[in-house]
Amino acid sequence: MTQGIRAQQREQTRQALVRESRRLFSTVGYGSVGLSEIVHAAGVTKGALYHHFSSKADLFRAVLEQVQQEVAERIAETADAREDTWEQLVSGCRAFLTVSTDPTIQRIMLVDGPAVLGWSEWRAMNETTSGRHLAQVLGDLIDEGVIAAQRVEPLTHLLSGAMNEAALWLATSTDPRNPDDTQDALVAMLESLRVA
Amino acid sequence: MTQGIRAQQREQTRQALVRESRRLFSTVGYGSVGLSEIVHAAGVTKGALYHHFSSKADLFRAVLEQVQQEVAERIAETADAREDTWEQLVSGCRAFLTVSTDPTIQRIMLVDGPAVLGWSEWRAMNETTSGRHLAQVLGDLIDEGVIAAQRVEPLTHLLSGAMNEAALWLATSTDPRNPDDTQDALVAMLESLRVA
DNA sequence: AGACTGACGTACCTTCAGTACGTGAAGGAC
DNA sequence: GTCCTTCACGTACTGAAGGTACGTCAGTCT
Repeated sequence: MTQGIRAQQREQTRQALVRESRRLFSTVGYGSVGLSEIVHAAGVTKGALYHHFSSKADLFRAVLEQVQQEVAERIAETADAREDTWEQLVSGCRAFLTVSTDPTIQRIMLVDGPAVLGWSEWRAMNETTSGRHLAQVLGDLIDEGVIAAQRVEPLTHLLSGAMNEAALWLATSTDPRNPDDTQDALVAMLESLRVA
Repeated sequence: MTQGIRAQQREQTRQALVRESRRLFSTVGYGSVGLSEIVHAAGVTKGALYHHFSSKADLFRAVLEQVQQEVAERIAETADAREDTWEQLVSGCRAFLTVSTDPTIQRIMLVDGPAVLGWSEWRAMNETTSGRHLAQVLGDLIDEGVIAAQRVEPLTHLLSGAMNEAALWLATSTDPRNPDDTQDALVAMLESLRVA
């Protein structure tokens, strides 16, 4: 059950590469960090990197997957604490805005993600994590008759995009009113979806 | 008044560089096109390129400026045809979704833009073109009492982000219902902002 | 007409992503 | 225990890309 010392070392170096590249990607950006910096920070060489990942973009993909997982988990934690489906939506959206304002998450998930992997692949990765939760809740609310009957996809993309841009803005803005005001404006938009 | 043959040639090569790089950027993406391809397509050399632009990103900036200008103009055309401020908003948003669905505009303006120039600079360029129109119209509507009193900035970012993401989605989606359904969902969200 | 400026070409440098191949330790067969 | 295989990783190298230094010649000014 000790998994073997080989597999342990392997996983250790892989995690070191992901951890250090995530740190560098989030601070200086994907384009401005070289593989030499990454492998130096991780204490390995390029041979190790290319043994685990097929390219620089592939390494970025692994980092993005980790970030997406974390964001989705933190949102799910907040949302699942609520019983009412509607409150799950509202609290989930609020949680997204809070979590995604973290600059270290932001650059990877919202800025470089679409450009490095292409928008469609980035979108596909979103669908499997936090994006799915949003679509799920919206679908439930439509089924329950809380939200006016309509197709889920257009609504999901509109709301998802609104939150992404808002998170990017909040991270760089200085006005202390912005976070609350943005959340209020978002909730007002959500509120408007409810049937009278 | 003939401007001199020097200035003409200068402007001609500059335009050739912007035109060809725009074509290449929009088709294969900023990261996948080399300067050698660009200068070859434009019929000049790298010396000419670096005489006009300080870097590859600077060339991209010139291309993005041109794209933003075009988009803003096309939106303004549509919106300014309306008398009522509210209809200016609705028609302007519809126009944005239509124009931004063009794949050649999209990759430059929505995908590579934030990653190449950084989100904050990209945002600043938006503010000076199409983003300003949106903020202007929203501000007018609040002043007129058509939209509930609130700060303009959060609302602007939420709507701007919603439309950006929607445009990206529409460009790759195949379902023929999507464009109309998305515009309807967006207008419904706008409609909800009106005071009763 | 002569001097000068500026638009651009040429040759080169540095850096970076990616590859080919060597190496030494871990794990199984006997 | 010995041999062999496997595999995780290090080393040395390559092609290409962005960027720079400098030369050159047509256009412009006086």
